[in-house]
Amino acid sequence: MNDFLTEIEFVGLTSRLKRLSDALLYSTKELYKSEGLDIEPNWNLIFILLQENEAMTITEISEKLQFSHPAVVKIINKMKKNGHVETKTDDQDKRRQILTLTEKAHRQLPLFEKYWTAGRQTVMDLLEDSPNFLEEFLKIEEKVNQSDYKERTLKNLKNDKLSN
Amino acid sequence: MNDFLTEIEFVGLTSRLKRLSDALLYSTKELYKSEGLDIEPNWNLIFILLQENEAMTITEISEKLQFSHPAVVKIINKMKKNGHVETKTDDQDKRRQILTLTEKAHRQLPLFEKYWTAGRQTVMDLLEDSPNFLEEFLKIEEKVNQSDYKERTLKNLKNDKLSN
DNA sequence: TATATTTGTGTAACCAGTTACTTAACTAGA
DNA sequence: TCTAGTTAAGTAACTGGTTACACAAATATA
Repeated sequence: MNDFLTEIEFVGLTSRLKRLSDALLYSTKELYKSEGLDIEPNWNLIFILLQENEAMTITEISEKLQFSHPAVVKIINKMKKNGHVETKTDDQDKRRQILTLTEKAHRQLPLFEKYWTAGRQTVMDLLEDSPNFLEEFLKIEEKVNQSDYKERTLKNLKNDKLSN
Repeated sequence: MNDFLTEIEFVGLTSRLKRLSDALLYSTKELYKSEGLDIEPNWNLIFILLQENEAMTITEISEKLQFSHPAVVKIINKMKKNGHVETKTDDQDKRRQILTLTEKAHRQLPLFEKYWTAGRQTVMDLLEDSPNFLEEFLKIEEKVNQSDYKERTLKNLKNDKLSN
């Protein structure tokens, strides 16, 4: 290996996370495009949620995914435009938009599932030689949730100062 | 833990990578902003490279970081605007822009280093309970470099078909 | 019951990357 | 030596996220 970001160890890790996640994202988009599938990365998450729950709101989905709500709005708008999701205003609470999968979505699901299953297999293959990865990645997420990068770094900074 | 992306295991991993890398990125930006530091995430990488090598070009940096060259152009333009990097055209090859750190950059470096060192410590803290993480993450990167997500998934798709 | 607060959604502006294209300068080959 | 191909840098348009703000509807409170 001769990768600078790897060489600088801890300093390069955040950029490597971004680099890998981008690589996976763009490769997924290319896959869908080359296969003529009219879907995008992350739509599988919405499909799974709306199959499990039948009907959900923007806020419910954004809480489930731990994405900001504007992110979910954007995804849903695209899916609506593509005819995979439809919305109706809640009768009880007119602020809430009830999201459901369309008939077209249900019809195309079996095809999409084939690609998503193969993609899931790809992730399993990638993790094959990394048996502790999922577990250890989760630990990092939990730590960041408990106290984020900024907080931790400010604390480290203060400790450095004290020990001088 | 009660995170949907974690619950769906392999399917949620790419989104979790993006989510974590975004969280670190935005937290880093906030840190710099709240501390009144006029720098941005990733600039430390350029600082390190230009200290090691004195003078480099856009292409050399993008190869080192394994970023696309437009990404590096953008970073460098900001650093030039901020007075941390200056460019001059190479005498031998007038296409090449020779990048160097400015006097201002060298002057501010000791201050920046304090924050970067504390940030490096933060990453070490985050990895504390994940002793295999760096090693196993590298394996994943290598696999993706060797054959990307699209290629692997298409292959899995074909194999699925054959075994039916 | 009127008013203050909270909640759900939408929009704007931004961010750090990407790919695709352009242009100028260098290099190699007939 | 001219011409064709390659390389370095820059630009445009896009992507999937973010924060900050706006507004209407629901809820809680005085």
